[in-house]
Amino acid sequence: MTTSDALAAPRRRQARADSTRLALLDAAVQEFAAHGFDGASTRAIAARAATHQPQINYHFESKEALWRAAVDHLFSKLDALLGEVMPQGPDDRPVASREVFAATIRAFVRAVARLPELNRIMVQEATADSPRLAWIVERHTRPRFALLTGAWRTLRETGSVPGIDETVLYYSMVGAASLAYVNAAEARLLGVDPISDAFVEAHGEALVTMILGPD
Amino acid sequence: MTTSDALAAPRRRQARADSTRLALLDAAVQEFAAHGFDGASTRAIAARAATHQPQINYHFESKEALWRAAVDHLFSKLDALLGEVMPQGPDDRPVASREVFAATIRAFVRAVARLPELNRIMVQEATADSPRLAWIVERHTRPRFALLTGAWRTLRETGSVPGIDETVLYYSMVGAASLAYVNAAEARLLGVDPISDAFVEAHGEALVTMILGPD
DNA sequence: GAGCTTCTTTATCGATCGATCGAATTCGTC
DNA sequence: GACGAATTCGATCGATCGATAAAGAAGCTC
Repeated sequence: MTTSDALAAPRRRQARADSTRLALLDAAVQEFAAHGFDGASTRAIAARAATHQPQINYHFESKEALWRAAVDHLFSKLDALLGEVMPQGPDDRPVASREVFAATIRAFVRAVARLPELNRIMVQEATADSPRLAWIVERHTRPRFALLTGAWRTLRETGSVPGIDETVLYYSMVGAASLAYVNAAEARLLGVDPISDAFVEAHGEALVTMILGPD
Repeated sequence: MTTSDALAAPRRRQARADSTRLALLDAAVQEFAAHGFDGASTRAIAARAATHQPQINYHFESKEALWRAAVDHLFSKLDALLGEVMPQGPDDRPVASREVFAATIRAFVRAVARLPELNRIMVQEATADSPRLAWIVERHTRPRFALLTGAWRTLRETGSVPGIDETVLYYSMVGAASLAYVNAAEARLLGVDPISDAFVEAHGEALVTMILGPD
């Protein structure tokens, strides 16, 4: 009895499948970010990926499974952009010196500026209760929320930063960092170019000053 | 020749029409804020308003006209909540003392906390280019953008506030003020109650400190 | 209360939605 | 190069979308 006898016949995944799958993921990110889950159509996603609509149900089980895969895809890009700017100590407590937090703010602003689709999807989903919101909160939001609020609490205990509640700080910081890029289409109509390096860098410095104070 | 001869026959508007119209407006605000323009269905709006779907096309010309009326409806509520916190001088230059700006920030936070639907709709529309975005920017966003950035510029010239670019400040302030309420469903899953008076007041004070500095 | 207008309701149109099926095609392996 | 699995493609299902038409009910004027 060989190993292949006891197992199901091995699937031979082909390269073209991975290519189609990735194209669908990137297209789904764009469409979901632009029109929301309900507003995005599987046909528009397939067309943007230069393939046909039934491919979605072949490579993913449903529109919702495609959405989840696209969100995972986006968050992995975020982690790659953020890198290791907020290291954790050996006891899982975040290392939160003032300098580390400032670097985190700058890196966060640069990351959300380059991944506007992520916060667009977050805001579209966080707006109303849904199974998708519960999924994304437990899988992605809560660990990051815990990390940032924990870092702020330990930093606040040193007394060198404003005494702002950590949940207030979380939403103020994330909102202040992301809106210009979430609303990039609006900003351009107002004469602002939020994607420019000048804006992003000024934005990062402004947030460091606002959050950590003028020390 | 009487006056009625030359004019079209006067329409006799009935009270029940105004009632239906208002119910549709309130329902549309909720549905558009929760699901976006594409995701909101006219049948769901009509059901929430306890009426029938064709009433939308009777009282408004189309789904899009209903959306515009709902947005106007929301912004008039915002103006009512904001009141006269940022008065303008006789030459149309905003009166922007530090105290006036601080009061504006506090009033703004309270207002967006009580009107989360407005920023939800704004964020859903500002995400992608569309005729609706152009309409809302010219009609509602641009004048408010000009007022706030103008006030910040004059205030910054006095030198007593951080030297932050006015467009950076606009998106940082609006984003920091609104995200907790836009994402209220998410916040509740994270154990935060952004609607509570305690949160809103702490949030307002935190933003005043962050934006105007610790003077 | 007769007669006309305003408003509401029911029924239905063509278009598009997500999903599924089966045939056609391509790929990897022997 | 032949066989079988993996993938792509064309067609179509029932459901739902926004919008419209026409009938019915209610309100106002004289």
